Amino acid sequence: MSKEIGITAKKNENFSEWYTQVVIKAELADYAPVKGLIVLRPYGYSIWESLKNSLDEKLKNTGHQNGFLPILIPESLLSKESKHFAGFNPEVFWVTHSGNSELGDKLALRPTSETLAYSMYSKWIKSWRDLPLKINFWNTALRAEIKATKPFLRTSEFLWQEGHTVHATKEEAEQEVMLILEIYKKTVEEELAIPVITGKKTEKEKFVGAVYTTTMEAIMPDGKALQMGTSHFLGQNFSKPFDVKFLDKENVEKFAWQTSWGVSWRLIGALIMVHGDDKGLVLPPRVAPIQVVIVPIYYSESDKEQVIKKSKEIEDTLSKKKIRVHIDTRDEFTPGYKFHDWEMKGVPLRIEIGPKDLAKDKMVLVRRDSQKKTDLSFDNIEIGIESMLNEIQQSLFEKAKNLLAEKTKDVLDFEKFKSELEKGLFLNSPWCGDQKCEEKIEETTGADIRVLPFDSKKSDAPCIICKKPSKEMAIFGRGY
RNA sequence: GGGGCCGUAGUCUAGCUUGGUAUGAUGCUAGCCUGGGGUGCUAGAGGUCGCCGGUUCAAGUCCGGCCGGCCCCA
Repeated sequence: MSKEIGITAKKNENFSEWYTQVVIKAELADYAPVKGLIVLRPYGYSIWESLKNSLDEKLKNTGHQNGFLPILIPESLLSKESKHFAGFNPEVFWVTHSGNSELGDKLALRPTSETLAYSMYSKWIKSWRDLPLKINFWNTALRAEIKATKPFLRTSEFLWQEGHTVHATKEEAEQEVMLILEIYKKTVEEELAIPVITGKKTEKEKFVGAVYTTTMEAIMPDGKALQMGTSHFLGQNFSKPFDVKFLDKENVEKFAWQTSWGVSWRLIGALIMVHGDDKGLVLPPRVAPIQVVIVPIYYSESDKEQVIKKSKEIEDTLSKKKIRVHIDTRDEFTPGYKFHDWEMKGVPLRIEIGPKDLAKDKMVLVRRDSQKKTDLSFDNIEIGIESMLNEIQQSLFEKAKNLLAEKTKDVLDFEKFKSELEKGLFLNSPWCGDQKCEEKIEETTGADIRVLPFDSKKSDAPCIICKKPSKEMAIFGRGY
């Protein structure tokens, strides 16, 4: 009867429905009253904070500083770089009134902040001594989603960070683009335990306004690709219209070279999809708000007292090791209920302690990912728990790597391409570099080029579409 | 972009065809019983039937519009 409290959809039967249920029932987020907007609940926000802290530290260690930008951008400013504006215009929210009076210059709710940031940068930068300027902004962006909204994956407002840097030389800016992509990859692989393929976007898929876009792509269990983060080389595309220039050491005025880059809470969506199972969330220990939950089990008042006392001792010991631990002392629920509840929320490790355990000087340890139960003696707590958390983190990553490997396939023939695509795969295929071929693939199959991998081997195979000699191998897939 | 489905208590839901002030479960509160994988009993509280308008003596039910959500296909 009370099965309905839990996740009722099966991950491999109805993936989409399963995903939505996990988001809502694990209390990560809930729907806001406006279409396409969600409310991030504390449990979900806590995951974001872990991710944010980890990334923030890496950015600060590489000389970036945080700032904050306002959310409104005047139309005149947003439209200053025309290609960029044309790309975003359909999904911009506009503020047209203040109170009852109509605004002269309507204001955009930022879809991204390049234009606003760079109009400021042009005031701040005078000399080569002011460079490089490397500022990161933790904020939200707004892009109107007409249809097909999905918590974390496609929402009209999303939490993200956007970094905007300015450099004296092209080389330095390009190094920055790569540095950031490496930081992103490291964060996603080490914290979220999700492997990614890094590379460039095609001309067609790049950020409008960029010279080129680098990306990291991951594959989801349903075979769809998810863009996990992008780092753009803007060249002088913005520095010219926005007048971001500086006097170099020879007293020559020059336009600066710029980058911009971002990751969003979409990563939480990836986390849910990649690691979750039929019981709900499965969180990698490094980002889990609670890493270890203790469920005390008792029959009598005297048992209760002893069990709780021991639980608190364990909590103390683990807390000192900076392990995030929680004792579930709720009296209104049975142990069985609590087991299900914490499994749905994806807590990596559960400790069960009852009178039987106290008598034997041990506790029962249950892994969320494998469901394996083991006994652990009280003497070995810190090491035992710590090593098991590391093991879980590692094992989730290995499992996700296997998924990526299984779902990536080399295909040279177009007929084969179409049949393999239906299985939900990343297809590694030769491409001549012509945008017409890229468009033709998209029209006929619905797949697009996700990424041109950096580590792609040179191929002399003919282009999968036009049969002309290929320039490179591209990863094709259907995306979110 | 195209198509289908849905909205009734915190949650799930009956009622809608054939109009008469809403059914059951779960959850919640109190007390007892229980407790190692979603306990049981008793009592109680809980409702703008998504919103706006129309038809009607009377609308959860019929009609129109809007808002929100889900699923499938490109």
